[in-house]
Amino acid sequence: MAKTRWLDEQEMAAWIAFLEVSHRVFRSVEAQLKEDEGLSHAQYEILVKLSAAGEAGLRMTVLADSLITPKSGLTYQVGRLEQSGLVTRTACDSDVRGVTARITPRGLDVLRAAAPGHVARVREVLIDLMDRPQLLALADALGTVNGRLREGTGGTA
Amino acid sequence: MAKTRWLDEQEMAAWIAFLEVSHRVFRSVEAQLKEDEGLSHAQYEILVKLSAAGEAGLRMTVLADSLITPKSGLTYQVGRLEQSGLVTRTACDSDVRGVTARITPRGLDVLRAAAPGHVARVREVLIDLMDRPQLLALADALGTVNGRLREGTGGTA
DNA sequence: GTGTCATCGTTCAAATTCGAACCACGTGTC
DNA sequence: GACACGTGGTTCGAATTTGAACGATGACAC
Repeated sequence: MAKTRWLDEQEMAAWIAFLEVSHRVFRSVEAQLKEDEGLSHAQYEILVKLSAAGEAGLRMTVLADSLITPKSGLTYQVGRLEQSGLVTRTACDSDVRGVTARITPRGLDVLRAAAPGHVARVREVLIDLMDRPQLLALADALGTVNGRLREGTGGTA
Repeated sequence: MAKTRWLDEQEMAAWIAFLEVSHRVFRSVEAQLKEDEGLSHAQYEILVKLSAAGEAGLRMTVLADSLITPKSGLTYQVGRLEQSGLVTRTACDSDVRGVTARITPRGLDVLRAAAPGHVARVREVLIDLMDRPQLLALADALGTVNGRLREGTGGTA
């Protein structure tokens, strides 16, 4: 292994800030959803993706990839949402192995009810704490990072 | 509740990017530490904080606050590290209830051994994916957010 | 068609996470 | 000192998370 390139002061500042903000934001968002709506953030994200997918629904693998979560965890959470009647699971037409998840009308209701409180919290702990230039800069920087991470999917290992 | 202020396109872009990057980065960092060093990121962070605290060590509560993690989880992880001989726990002098955690020489060794691989991964999935202006902008924006979150500790709820 | 290999989603066991309840102890008041 | 009240850490149980193993297909070559 080559000699370690340690983080300089600015890089360290970026990493630390990223770490701390992430912890704070997710803890806060998680708490809000749980207390007010009885949903975990993971479940909320699933509902959002399925809502965006509409009637067609989404294959489990596609959903897992787009949520950047292990498949086994997704199986668990979707099962949970299915029990609650917010989501359905049906065999895929084109591939017997495949399973398509769809949001139910009740799932849509729950999502619509949860959205305002969730958005408000996201504003409180992140969005509204920056001015517009900072917001744009953040979106730009993380957008770049995200794009490169997508390219090299798995290339990181 | 006032009418919901939904996120506009730019705000949404920032939030989505933040979400996705966070998931990818933490998953990758977690995997690297686990595979290469047998440590969770939580444990690594504890060792870093204790290492910075030196001989004096840190009180559990202080540590929990600085790691932005629930106390019960910290108790668990510190217990785990103590079993592995990387950390010690001793009663606090000034307060019998208090517990001071300290890193052991072996803990320092483990940390020093783990650091290069960890830093390399952090570079791969975040730091090195931005140019310098983006890095600075990220540090600025998240630094601002972090400062405001610290002020209003708990004020979010 | 038959064999081989990747893919799909689930299942499994083990580890971790969380908040709430809890006990022991400081802190301040009278 | 006795009291009420806040704090420090741990314990507890329930829910969740993870990668690895698994069974059942697809896909593709021969």
